[in-house]
Amino acid sequence: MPSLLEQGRTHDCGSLRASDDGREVILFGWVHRQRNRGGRIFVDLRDRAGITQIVFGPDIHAEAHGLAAGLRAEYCVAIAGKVISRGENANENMATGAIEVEGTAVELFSSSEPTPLTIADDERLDALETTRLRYRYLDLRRPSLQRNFILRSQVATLTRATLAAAGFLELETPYMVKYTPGGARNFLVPSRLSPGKFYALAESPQIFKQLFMVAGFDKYFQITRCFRDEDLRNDRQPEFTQIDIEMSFATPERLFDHMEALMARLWQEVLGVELPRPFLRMPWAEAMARYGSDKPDIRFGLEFHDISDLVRGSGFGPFEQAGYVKGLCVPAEHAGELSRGRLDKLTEFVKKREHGGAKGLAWAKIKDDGSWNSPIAKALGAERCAAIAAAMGAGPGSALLFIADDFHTTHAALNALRLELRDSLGLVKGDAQWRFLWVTNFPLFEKSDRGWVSAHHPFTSPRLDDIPLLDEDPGKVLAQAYDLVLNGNEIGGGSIRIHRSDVQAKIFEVLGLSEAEIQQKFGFLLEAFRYGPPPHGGIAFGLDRIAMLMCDAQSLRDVIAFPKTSRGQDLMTGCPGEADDEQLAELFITHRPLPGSAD
RNA sequence: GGGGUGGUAGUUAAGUCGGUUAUAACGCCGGCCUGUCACGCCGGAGGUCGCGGGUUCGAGUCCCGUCCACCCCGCCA
Repeated sequence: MPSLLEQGRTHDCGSLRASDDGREVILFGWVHRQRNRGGRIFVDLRDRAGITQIVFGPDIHAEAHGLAAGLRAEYCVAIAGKVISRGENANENMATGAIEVEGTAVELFSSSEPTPLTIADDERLDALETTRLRYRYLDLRRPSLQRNFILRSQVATLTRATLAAAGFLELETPYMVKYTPGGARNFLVPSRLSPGKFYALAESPQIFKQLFMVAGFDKYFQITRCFRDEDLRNDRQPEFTQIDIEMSFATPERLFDHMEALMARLWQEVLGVELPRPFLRMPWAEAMARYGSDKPDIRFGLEFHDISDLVRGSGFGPFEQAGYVKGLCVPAEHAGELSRGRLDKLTEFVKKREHGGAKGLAWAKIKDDGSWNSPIAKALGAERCAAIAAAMGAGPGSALLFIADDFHTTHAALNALRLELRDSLGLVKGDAQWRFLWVTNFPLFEKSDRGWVSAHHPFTSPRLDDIPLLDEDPGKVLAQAYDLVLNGNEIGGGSIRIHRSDVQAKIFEVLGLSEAEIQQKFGFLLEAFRYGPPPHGGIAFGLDRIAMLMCDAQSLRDVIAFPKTSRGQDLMTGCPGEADDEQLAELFITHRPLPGSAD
């Protein structure tokens, strides 16, 4: 009699139904739980597809019953038996609850020591991150994480299928590349063959995908790893995965069309959700004016109103002296929750530096007769109050919240406040609202201490109408750059690139780059652009972040199989580790004294 | 670089004003149980209170330092 392993499994643990009644089956999996009632032993057998209950008894099969008594959680086993319908006794909480398998054979592949985290307690699991990361392979065994990675795999597979069908070629670019200063900090890889020299790990395939366009590959995509040596966050890992895309002869609209088709297919096939198309588009300036954010969450209202003009000449100092006075209106149905104490807390909230660092928060509650209950009502005067309320669409019972400051502070603080109210007032109802938004026409440059810097990257094309402005007022030049925003999260961004050398030269001039710097950093790209580059543009999506949102996961670590801690360590393998002297010698590297060390 | 939260049994947590043998649940070990499904019942074992120092008659508890994890700011074109 061949072993059960040799015979092979007939089903996974998630697929048996009442219609399989009477079928002889072989299942492979892990013992999820075992319940021993003496003459009846129940084993929940788990694989990545689901859980099936196996029942053992001396009357069913005495030897199998004896073996089943020795099974413990997370033993890896094969079980053979006959499917029987549970009829009235069905467990409606389980997908396979209509049946169970009467166990007639048990084959133990391997036993398990008690696990440091309890896989069967998945839903209640509150293990420390440390424990989870140290025993990641057990953490990954939990059904909820398995669901995440199955979903992530579907996303990757469908992305390939969709883009390939649309004529995109999947091409690879090097990870070990030339270091270019500026932008994110690179990881460095010492070169043994070129002593004293270093590769950089690619922070993105940006330049290579543009060279693919010069090469005539027309439409390119790649699901690729990117590396950035910056401090980590909940939604940031040192290595992460992008869906990287570039198209020749692209306009933003043509690109949007392809990308919306991709998103629509992902959401339809993975989540069963039909996304309305086309997605909404909103210029950056409008997003800032209405939401104070370049990635607004448009699942709820609370839009900003600019009342700078209405308060001019009011004599109320804080409003008079501010560049921007903007407010939002909390409708009557929620305004009742904003007690005086709550408002005081919100005032402290907007003052915090991480929430914008506003000087304060002005508020008003509209009484039934339309008059204001507000510390600033008297200073503004009844007439102005009425005009402001009208402009903001405020009726009896509404609450108005105002920030008065410079452009950046006003928008940052009011945005933080808006998102805080979203969470504390529960303004996003229902769990599955998917509101996509293209934010377009970003500024091409940002002001820094050292003059103008690229907001996106230096190859981003300005809007053609704005090219004359490059000389007059670079701050006003808008870019053919766009982000795809989902529920307040940036999930991708890109641009139409510059393919005209005169425009590129002008951009470098505005950025204050010398000819030597230009040649050193981008010489090979500019050289390539001398040989008939097509107009082109592209985008990159954060696959991890998309998977995280689709899974409703709280952390990027829940969709990255082997993530690093916030200090960039892998607690399971103990990486990064030290290199021994021999390795370093081969690379001509010597240590400087470490911080805090005696020598 | 800065701010915050946490670290106590294998796991998750409680531990009051500094005071007897550090507590519970789950897990583990032994026993019982023929319909459980987070099975139940009886019994048992299990501790470097992150680490180092200090204060004290006495420290899980107070003080100083340090390590680690998580969250945030800076940073991430």
